[in-house]
Amino acid sequence: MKLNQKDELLIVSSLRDAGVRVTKQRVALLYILDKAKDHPDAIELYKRASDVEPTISLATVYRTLSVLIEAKVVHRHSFEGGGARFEKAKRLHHDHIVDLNTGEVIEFNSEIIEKIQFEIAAEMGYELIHHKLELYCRKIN
Amino acid sequence: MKLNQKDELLIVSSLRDAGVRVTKQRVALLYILDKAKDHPDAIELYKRASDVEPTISLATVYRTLSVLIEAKVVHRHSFEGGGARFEKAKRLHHDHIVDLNTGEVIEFNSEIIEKIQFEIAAEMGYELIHHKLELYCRKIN
DNA sequence: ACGAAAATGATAATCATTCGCAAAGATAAA
DNA sequence: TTTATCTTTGCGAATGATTATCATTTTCGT
Repeated sequence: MKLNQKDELLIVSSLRDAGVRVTKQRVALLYILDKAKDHPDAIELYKRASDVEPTISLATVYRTLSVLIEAKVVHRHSFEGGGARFEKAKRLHHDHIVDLNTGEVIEFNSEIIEKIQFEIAAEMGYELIHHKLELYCRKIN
Repeated sequence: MKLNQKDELLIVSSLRDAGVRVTKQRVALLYILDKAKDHPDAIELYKRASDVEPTISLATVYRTLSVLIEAKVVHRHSFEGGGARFEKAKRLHHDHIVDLNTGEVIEFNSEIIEKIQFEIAAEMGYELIHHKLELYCRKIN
């Protein structure tokens, strides 16, 4: 599969904004991350990115993920049972519901919880940098 | 190091209550977990338990941890950066603040957040089974 | 286009965790 | 308590995910 001019330009500027060098492997990986609607692991990202850019290696997938996480463009998750999973950072923060039966991950966002978290951190003498909230659930019915 | 009669009896009944067989390795590990004030990883637990029961092996530490987690006597955490860390389950649930500078883990508990979580899960059509909330922070000052 | 610095693929190495198996131990019944 | 059965254990090998090494290629400011 090939990515079009418009997508490519967007991805390239994201990389430039993140202050990292632009390589075709990085473009491919970030493109794949950007259009992923799920939360893939490294191997899955490697497979998908290979389809766009066959020269990419698994080592580069891991290296690029580290770079992008450092640049806050990507988030790493360690949900229960299984290895790390990744997603492109979005404008507004969100948390996750993990379906214990299917493994499916659903996103949600709660202003109230975010606010209380800040208060709790402050009360304990801490500045909140970031956080993770995971709800492990089963579907009703 | 040796554990006294009273401690031993308590640990043994915890194991019985959990519905698992009682072995000296399991007693040693649960004893160590019970008196741990931090959140050790498997190797650290292996070292500490070896001091009480030198015949314990790392494989048994992992196996016993799985058994105790299954029995809900122990919780497993995957904080950012590093392997899994463990703690004995306490009466009331709590969440964690992770100090990004020192790696130290502090416990806290918020009724309000717990309540909102239930509401959010219900709203999305899910039953909340358990959850994880981690605040990554830096100390103020 | 040139050159320093950074990124890459291939593969080896590392680290945490699990597995396989024969021997030792725990539990329940006799 | 002895036995019979089933479970757990230690050891070491195997696995799976992630990282390091290194020679080669690529990026990007000049």
